[in-house]
Amino acid sequence: MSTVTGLRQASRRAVQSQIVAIAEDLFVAKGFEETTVDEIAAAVGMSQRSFFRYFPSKDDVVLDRLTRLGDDLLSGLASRPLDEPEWDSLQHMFDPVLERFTDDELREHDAAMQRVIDGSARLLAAYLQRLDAVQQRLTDELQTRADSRDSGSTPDPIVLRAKVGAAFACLHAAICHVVARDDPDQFAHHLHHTMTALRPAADAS
Amino acid sequence: MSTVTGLRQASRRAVQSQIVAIAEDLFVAKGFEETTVDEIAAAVGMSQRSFFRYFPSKDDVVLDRLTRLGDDLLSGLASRPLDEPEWDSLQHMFDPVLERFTDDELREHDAAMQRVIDGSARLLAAYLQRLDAVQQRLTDELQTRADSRDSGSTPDPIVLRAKVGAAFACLHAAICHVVARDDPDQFAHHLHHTMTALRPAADAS
DNA sequence: AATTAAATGGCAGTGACTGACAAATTCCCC
DNA sequence: GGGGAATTTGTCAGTCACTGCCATTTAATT
Repeated sequence: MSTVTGLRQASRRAVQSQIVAIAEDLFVAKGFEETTVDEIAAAVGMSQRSFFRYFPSKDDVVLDRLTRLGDDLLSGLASRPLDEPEWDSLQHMFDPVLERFTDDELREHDAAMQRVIDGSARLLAAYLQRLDAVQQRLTDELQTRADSRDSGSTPDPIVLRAKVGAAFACLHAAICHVVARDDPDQFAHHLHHTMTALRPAADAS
Repeated sequence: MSTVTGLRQASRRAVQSQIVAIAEDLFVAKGFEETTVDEIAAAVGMSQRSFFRYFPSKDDVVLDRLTRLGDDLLSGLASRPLDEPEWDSLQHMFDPVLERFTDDELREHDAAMQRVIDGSARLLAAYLQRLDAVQQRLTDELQTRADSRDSGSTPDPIVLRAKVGAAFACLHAAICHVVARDDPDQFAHHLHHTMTALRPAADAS
């Protein structure tokens, strides 16, 4: 039974990937808002109703990858040593994402998607909300790590949340700059430089 | 003529305020998503079509106040001394907002609205996007200030954007905590504590 | 009172999204 | 390979946010 559902889920994911691939092309060509769900469904070869059985909304076609990003960041953060300053853990949490960017094709693709996101206020809003949700997950992980460290001082959960938010502010600033200037190979450098400049005095280097 | 348009704009603002007041009651009572524009329009005593002549979207009924918040923060930031460290300017930029919170009634009202925002994913997304736009305006102001200071070193625009984002991360974390714990009189203290903890080492205290 | 400008309402239409139901497809066991 | 169950799919109707268009009402000006 588990192999059956496994196969079904694999098939489902394959369809989802195909929808994403076709829809992204349409979004890049015509823009997000100007592409209707009917067009996407027709291009894929299914009814609009079936499209909504694979994605709960048009937004999710673009933003589902943020779920995977959140997973990657979470496992990256969890793998950092417990005695490391939090700011260093947050900084190195981004390392796997940066590695992904060494591939030119992937990098250009992500840049194009970011341009699609920036081109639609509605999509940008949903994007920021997903990032917010990821930040909350990471904050919980940071809290758990601090609790398991139990070195007397209990960290303020507000400060933890703000630190995660600050790290993402560095990420967001670097992304926006790189996408605006179309200069994606400097991304890792920009992010590192910004996170170094923003390191809280309380987090010893 | 200018007096005529002035009167008209005043009347328009009065109608907008009435719509906001009535709609907020409905949102608090039934939730944002569960309240239709038709209901709001009927409660105010106008057609749906006229509602959309006063607000471009249902979101704006709740989020228009962020425009004023942005203006206040911008003027607050602009009034800070040029030789002040940027983190201090950002921290004190929030002072007028905190003063507004000394009024119990206003504070409770804002907390209720924040709960409405948190209750709708769609509205939360739009809220975060508005905050993002405010941050961009503040970054531009910070850039202008740095340019007018022209003390040799040109600051990195990415770092400036990230600093503004970090300050808003402190604000956001404090707001979320206060709304979740229903403990709004500690807000100023939480914000100050968090911004102190997040102060970048590069910004001397 | 007549003219003109603005606000309003009604209506039809679009696009995202949902629930319900029936037809088609696939899966599984014999 | 066939029959029955589970799953997927398409169709249809409906809701809700939002827009353009046009006729009507309301208000301001002279």
